[in-house]
Amino acid sequence: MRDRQREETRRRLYLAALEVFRRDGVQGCRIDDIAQKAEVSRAAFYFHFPTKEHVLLDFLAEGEVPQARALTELPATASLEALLTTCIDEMAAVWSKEPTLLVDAMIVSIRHTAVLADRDAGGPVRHLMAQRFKELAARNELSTVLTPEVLSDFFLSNCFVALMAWANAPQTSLDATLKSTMQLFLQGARPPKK
Amino acid sequence: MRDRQREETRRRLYLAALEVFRRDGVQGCRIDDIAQKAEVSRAAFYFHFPTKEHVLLDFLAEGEVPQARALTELPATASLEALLTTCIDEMAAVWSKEPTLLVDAMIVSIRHTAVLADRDAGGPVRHLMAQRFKELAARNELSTVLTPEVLSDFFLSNCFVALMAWANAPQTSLDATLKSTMQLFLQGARPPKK
DNA sequence: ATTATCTATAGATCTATAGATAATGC
DNA sequence: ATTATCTATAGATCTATAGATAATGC
Repeated sequence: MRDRQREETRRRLYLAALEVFRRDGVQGCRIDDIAQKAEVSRAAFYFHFPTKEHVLLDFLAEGEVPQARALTELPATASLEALLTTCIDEMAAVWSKEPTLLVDAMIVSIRHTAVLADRDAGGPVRHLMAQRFKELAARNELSTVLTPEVLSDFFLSNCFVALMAWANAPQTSLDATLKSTMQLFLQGARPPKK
Repeated sequence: MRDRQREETRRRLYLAALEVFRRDGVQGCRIDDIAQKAEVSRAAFYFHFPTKEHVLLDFLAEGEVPQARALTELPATASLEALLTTCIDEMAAVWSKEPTLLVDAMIVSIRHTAVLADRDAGGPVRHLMAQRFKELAARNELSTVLTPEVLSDFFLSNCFVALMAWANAPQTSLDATLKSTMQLFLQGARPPKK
């Protein structure tokens, strides 16, 4: 009962915050507006979230749930292409609906995975990708010039950059942009041999 | 005389801010501490910089000066490798001395190039790289699956990610990490044919 | 006299915390 | 009785702005 009430208040604050973020931006908005929209005191916000950015971390975590499931369900023998395709499909599904929050989400993600220097930083997708990359490298299907963790950060951050480019110029196809991002990761920036 | 005084105050605030950023972080520090260290009022800080992040933008701009010169001095016929090598060498020169400011610098750079959606966003290096990429693509020395602007953002953000990975695990060689970043961009993540 | 630079300060917003309320566990 | 959740509020910090000072231009 107390737990239910707590979770309900937290959820109301979470949804109110995302609404206000979309309208005023994460930096520009007031916590008072979030609290008022959720019909609680400003201090209640701080009881549930240390900072505004922690709401976005929750949002990132929520978005990673289906993505992490899709990655986990891939067979252990899945190719690098299959892995990356699954990754970009799930990213597109989440972020094509939330282009407004993209920049702040990427920033929060960088800050909170970079600040915590240890291996545990970041969400499940980052780890699942790194783990798969490790296995693919062991099977000689992936370059080993960099660690699986760094390769995973490269690929995921490039996906974010691609999503931001799409959000700024929506006449381009999101699908094609992400596919090209994958192709570049796989084959590099040299032109194909004619 | 007035100009000289103005620039001197601005410079003192700039240097004081960087010192305080290194000690307390950009988010964690107080503008009062910056102003006190520079021996001016807090409001004088706001006269020179709209926000703390604008100090970092100045720092980024300053770091780009030698980098932009090096890129400009490259012959028009320079190969893709030569271009990328110059780029990473100059980035290493700036950032190996400032690992503490890396994360915030990357974040500020993303925010201020992404927010201004138009082509003019970002510093000179971003544009010089995009321009060179355009010429290389025209000479069929670079893939055209993505625009030169996006390719330039990919490469530069990957360099930042690589620098951050190095800063978190300094036992690795910065030079090797950046060289591998370049290799990955050039040749992709597939393992070399044996 | 006008203007640029900077200070003093008012008002807005945030962060930390003492205390109220109501659910829980004994 | 104890504890978790939330409110009220004090104090810290930021942001905006009116006004002081000193350099500039006429």
